[in-house]
Amino acid sequence: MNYWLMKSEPDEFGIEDLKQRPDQIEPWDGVRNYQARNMMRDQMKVGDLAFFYHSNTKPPGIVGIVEIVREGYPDPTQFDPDDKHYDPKSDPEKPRWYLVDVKFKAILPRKVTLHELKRQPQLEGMKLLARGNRLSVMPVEPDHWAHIIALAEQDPAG
DNA sequence: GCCAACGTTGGC
DNA sequence: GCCAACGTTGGC
Repeated sequence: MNYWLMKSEPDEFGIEDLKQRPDQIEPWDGVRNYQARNMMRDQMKVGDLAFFYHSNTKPPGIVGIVEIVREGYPDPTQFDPDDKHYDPKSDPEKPRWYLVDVKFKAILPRKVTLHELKRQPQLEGMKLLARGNRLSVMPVEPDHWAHIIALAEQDPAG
């Protein structure tokens, strides 16, 4: 089983929005980056867990955990001319963009901020912290995952 | 196939 | 709101 990190702007769709969905499931649509697409299409499996990361907010950080409940399938928004993620170049016979469905698992006891993550020597090499990283979906190493879970359960000062 | 222009991401 | 980083587009 694999671990992931998925970014979302809470003004658009935050962990609270997911929690309030009737079935607590949401298609992770709108991703228009080939690397992220490849991971959702080819690598994410049912039962994998992902951190829910709030970007473009103050402060940015990891706020919760979701579970992959449906594996890669074509993102329907690419074919909807009224959707802001519409892609007129995508051929329905050979869809360009894929997504997964995620389900709410937990809100962490506290937000683990980006600032705090950067101060952790144990997290050296984490993709999220790489210079210039802009991926909205990325893998997380199991030991990094465990360290972040432990951080969330302890006092921010500690 | 190169690369300048342009658009987007996302922290600050 | 700024801007660095980086992906995509399109002319040549």
